[in-house]
Amino acid sequence: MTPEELSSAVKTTLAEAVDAGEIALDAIPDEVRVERPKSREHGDWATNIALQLAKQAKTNPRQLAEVIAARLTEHQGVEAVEIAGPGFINITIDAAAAGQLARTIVEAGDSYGHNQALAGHTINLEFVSANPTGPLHMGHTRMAALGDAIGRLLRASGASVTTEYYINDAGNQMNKFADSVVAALNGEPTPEGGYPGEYINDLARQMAAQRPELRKQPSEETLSVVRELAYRAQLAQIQQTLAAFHIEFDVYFSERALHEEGKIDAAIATLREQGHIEDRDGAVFLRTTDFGDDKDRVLIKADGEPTYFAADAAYYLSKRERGFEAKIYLLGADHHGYIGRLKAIAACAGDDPEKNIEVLIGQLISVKGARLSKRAGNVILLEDLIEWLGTDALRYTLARSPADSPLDVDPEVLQSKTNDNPVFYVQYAHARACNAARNAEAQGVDRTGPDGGGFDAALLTHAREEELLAHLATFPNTVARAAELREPHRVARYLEDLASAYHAWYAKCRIAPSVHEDGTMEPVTDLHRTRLWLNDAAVQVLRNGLALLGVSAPEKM
RNA sequence: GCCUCCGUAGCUCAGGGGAUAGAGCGUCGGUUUCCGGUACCGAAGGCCAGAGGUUCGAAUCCUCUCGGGGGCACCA
Repeated sequence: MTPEELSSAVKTTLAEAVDAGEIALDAIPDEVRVERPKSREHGDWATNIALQLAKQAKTNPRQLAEVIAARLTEHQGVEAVEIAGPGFINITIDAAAAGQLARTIVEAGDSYGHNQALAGHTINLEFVSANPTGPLHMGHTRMAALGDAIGRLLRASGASVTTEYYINDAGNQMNKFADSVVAALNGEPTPEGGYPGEYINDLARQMAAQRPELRKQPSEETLSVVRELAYRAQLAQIQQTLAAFHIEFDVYFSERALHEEGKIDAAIATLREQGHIEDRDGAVFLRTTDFGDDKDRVLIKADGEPTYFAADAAYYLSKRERGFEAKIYLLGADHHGYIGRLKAIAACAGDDPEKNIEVLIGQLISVKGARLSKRAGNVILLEDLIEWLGTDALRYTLARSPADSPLDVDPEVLQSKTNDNPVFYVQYAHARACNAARNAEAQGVDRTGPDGGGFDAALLTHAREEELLAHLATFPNTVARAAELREPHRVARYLEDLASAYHAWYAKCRIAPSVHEDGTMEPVTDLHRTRLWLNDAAVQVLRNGLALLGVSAPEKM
């Protein structure tokens, strides 16, 4: 019996009590929260629903709780119901009803924890979107880890998700980038406002090897060829780094394509139809102040060139045209000034900025004692961080704190193999559980038993077993909640609790039969078999949770 | 000046308006015939930055103050 099942049992109970005239309620609440109480004395599960509904039912909480409790006691699998404090309902369920979950999880496999809360939603999730004028650095890593995990979470909740990387491949910075590479090709110093960094020289060397004729030919044509080659090479390098970070985008969206396909003009025309365009001082403005922005934004400058903002607007309209109802942007804290503008674009386009657009802001991170890059100068590169700390440790650590909390990464912790390194702690629990299963099998513990039975949920009566089962039971809710709030860290924190519950169980409950002093072995019983099922269930949930964060679940380590 | 995020144990941080505010590290003390001790169990440690307010009930919601991070372009 899971908390979800209990929750719906309480709802049923409420409805029955209303029908029977025992209580008066206008409506049964959509959600009845059933939680694991902090203290074990308060039963297996508890709900505060009576406290919440008392006012509406025009009765006191304890009285309402009495009505619910009386009916709930009759429910299959419910062992005891108690009313405590101001009106909490504490529920104890019997071991068999709780233990059944182990089998449920194993049979659900990789899909355990997935839900359909967001089924039918089409979501565009944009993150990283770093300029293709240099390698990814630390500023991008948190967004990358968070964004990818959020994508996985949304999919686990049934949403149709497209992850997208917007490539700023138009505009002046590409020219500066090209100028920098050309200078490097000819052994000249970095031009004014150009890109410094050893990676520019790397790109130039790579290019000179393939196309030696590009040297010493300063011309418009050369510049344009160099720009293309350098851009392609740099983008490929970024994609390679992302692949090493286990991130693959569904779509790489080119800003340049917006210009080339006339989408900017089309977007302005659309916005003009909506009545939010204003021509002023020779420039074209979008009247974003209509929707709470602090000033109107320029789309076309007085010199006739479109602004970066114009491309943003066209890009938003593209997402809209492609049928995404929700557009999620994951931006660094240094971009938080964009929120108002993006929402204003959505509003100008006729969307509801509260519903169709969602901007998540991630605070920046720092790395204690971080080494600066030789390749890019005064920045820390993602590729170096991966090599230094590993993809798993990095991704887990970046995803285990809420996006809006500042984060200081301690490399020493990430490299340690003890409890103080959360990713290790969780992965270790998984590896240990896999090992326990291997040992049990080697000692003849099978999952079905000679008579086809083997699994007997009622045998899982140890306190540590109840505790482990309870943790396993809250996984689906954790996933749904994390997806709803776009907060992957909830999954990480959950996994740490689960790992702890697993270790505690493992310390007290043997899966494999004991070996006596004389070398003979205790016979295999259904308790061993059933515990093997429970162990399998723990493995499955640890693996599913890590997968949501894009972190591997090693079977040995 | 305006906007925004943060302030919880010595440190790094969790915490969905509910019961006695939690975890890891660090400190102190325990646990081993046998599945991975890279683990487990226990203790000490708190005016949840401060002040008001809403509520039966606030670390959580609202207002203000203090302290810290980030942001304010016809740049990209």
